[in-house]
Amino acid sequence: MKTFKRTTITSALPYANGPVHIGHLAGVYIPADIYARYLRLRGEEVVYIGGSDEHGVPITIKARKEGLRPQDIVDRYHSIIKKSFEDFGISFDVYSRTTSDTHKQVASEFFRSLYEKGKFVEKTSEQYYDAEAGQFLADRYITGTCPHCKNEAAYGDQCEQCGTSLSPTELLNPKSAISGSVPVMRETKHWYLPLDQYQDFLSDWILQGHKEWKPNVYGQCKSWLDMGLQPRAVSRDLDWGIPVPVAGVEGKVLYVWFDAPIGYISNTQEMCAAQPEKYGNWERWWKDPETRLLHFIGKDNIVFHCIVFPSMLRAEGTYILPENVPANEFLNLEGDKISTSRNWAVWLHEYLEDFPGQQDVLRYVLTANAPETKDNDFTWKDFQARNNNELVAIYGNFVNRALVLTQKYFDGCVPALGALDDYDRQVLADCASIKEKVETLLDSFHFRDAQKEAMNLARIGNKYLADTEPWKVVKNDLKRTGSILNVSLQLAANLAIVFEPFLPFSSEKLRRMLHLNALVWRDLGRTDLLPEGHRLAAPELLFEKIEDNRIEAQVKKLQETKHANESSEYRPQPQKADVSFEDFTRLDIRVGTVLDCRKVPKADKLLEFRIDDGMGGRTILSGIAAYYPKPEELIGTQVCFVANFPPRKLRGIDSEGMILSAENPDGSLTLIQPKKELSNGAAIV
RNA sequence: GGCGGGAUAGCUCAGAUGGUUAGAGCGUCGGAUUCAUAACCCGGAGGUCACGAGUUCAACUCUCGUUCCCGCUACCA
Repeated sequence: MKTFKRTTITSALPYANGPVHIGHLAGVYIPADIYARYLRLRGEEVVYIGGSDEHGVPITIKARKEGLRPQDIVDRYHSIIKKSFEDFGISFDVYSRTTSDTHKQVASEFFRSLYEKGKFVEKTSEQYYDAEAGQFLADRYITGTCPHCKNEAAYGDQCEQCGTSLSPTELLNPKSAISGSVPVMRETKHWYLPLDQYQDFLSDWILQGHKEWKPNVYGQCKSWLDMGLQPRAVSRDLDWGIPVPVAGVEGKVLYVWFDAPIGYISNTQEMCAAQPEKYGNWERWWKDPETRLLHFIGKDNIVFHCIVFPSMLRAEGTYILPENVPANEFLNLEGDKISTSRNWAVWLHEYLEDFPGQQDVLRYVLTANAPETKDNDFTWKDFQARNNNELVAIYGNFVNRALVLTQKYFDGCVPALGALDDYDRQVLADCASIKEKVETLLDSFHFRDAQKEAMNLARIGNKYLADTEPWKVVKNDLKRTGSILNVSLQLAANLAIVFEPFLPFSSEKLRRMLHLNALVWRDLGRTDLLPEGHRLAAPELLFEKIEDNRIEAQVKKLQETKHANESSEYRPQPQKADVSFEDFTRLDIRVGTVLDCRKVPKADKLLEFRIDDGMGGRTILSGIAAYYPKPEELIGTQVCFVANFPPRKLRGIDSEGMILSAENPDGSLTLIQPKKELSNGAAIV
């Protein structure tokens, strides 16, 4: 295995249009933080880079909605996010933002560099343009009717009602979200990064060179590479972002996915500029082949960090590439997908209001149940159980027992270590073996197992006390009692070290109780951390039990969110603009009987209907297969359809019309079916 | 439909390159104990490793097929 001199750790830049929640923490920031702390404890050269991602269209939309400037939005969330990370002890060496001056300069230079080397392809395409506002419209800035579910408030990139992704040209009745005017198509020029040119290089580098990457990461990369890569636009027509640094170009900015990962580099530069004596020249962290670059991300970011960003770095030519990209899966909350827009989340700043000073509890639980190999579920009941049964009952309890006994029998001073028996030696040796186990696991990014091993050391301590029974021995052998407690206290000191990367706040508290200064990883396994006669502080509880009522309150809070969501989803869509009666009469809507209905092969959503329309019959395709798993049961029933659409080919079949369905609050579709049997071909008027 | 990931004890999850009785924590049942936040400690029960074939002396582990979940992708007048 290749050895490195230093490590650059990055964790995905959180998008500054909302606060951060437990999913972010569990999947990205805690693992990265554990790793960074671990390397620092080992005395290795390491930096941990973070920052907010503040450009992009969603932020401009949110700003518009609230009547604020985009800068106001990112200022707000940047400070909330930054504070949450500080509160949870995420130990960034720098936490900056992509609206910083440094970043503007670095990102521009990066673009310029590729531009001058001829690494981009220029392409002209037609895009929607708002003549009234005098600007091109980002996909998100175009609203219109979703062609699938007819939701009137669909966006140009996606319909939030039915969840389908769209392209702006698919929208019916497109409207500019800025001025409300009808946009027109207009030519615009953009720069593209020709990913297809990096196909061979990437295949070789990842598929051949990095078979050790996690299966989910490797698999996803393979999937993309097998599909074949396409050029990707690196600029957009927008006024929020880094201006494209090309003479004569106006109204264009770097596309956010291009600008964001460069943020890792600019934040590193900012950090080095602020503390050159500590961090040195920034290029050591990004250009020295002896530096190991690691990206901690969630699974949604795999493509960017394994395909796109490496292509950018490669195109630039002077940068190192990531050595590994330990991407995690997603964390669910009480059985449902975490969702910012649906407020289905545990927000970090809210957690600390309800559980002040208990950030380590969340850190512990999220690591114990981290989505390392597949999506996992966070439940408050599990949270409570892990706290009460593990942190309190195993770790806290052992420490408390050792300290209280020492207080009681030796007035809070570390007693002498007498002659050791085999059991004592075994227990002390366990500290050393735990060290090795934890190292092996952390080195391979197995954080949950590593933490489990740390907890095992506390279990060993409890068992040691139960077996040696110092409270009995003290009655006739004070010296032996002292030895037992000495061993127990050394064990407690070791716990403070081994838990340091995982539970930094608790380790600090424990060190305070033991009157110990900061320790380093190398000390782990030592049995002389506390000298004889060393005075301990008065014992406190390391963790507190969490009672049922506090958990019930959290569950109730979530239930209320759920109810609020359900009732709000029932809000009918706003009424459409008036149409004339003549317009309506041009539509020919009819009733027909389903003669046959079957799934279209190789199409997930399509059902093929054969309809008796009283006029010789016709075939219509409809995208409702998901809601009618047994299409044959529709045979013999009647449906309504638009009869006078021109035929359209779908999946090689001519569809002669459109079958009418109504949309339910959850986005599912239900056929409109007459209650009373009607003549086939009957017109709906 | 294509591609990728997953399916292991009641629950949440581990199980490199195939090899003796498949693991952990929690929960449950029983025992022991009282220094400790009724905590700790010991023991038991509990799994046809999604399903069906195949390769092999041997498969949870490899191959093929099927079912279900997650993601990307195609399709959605």
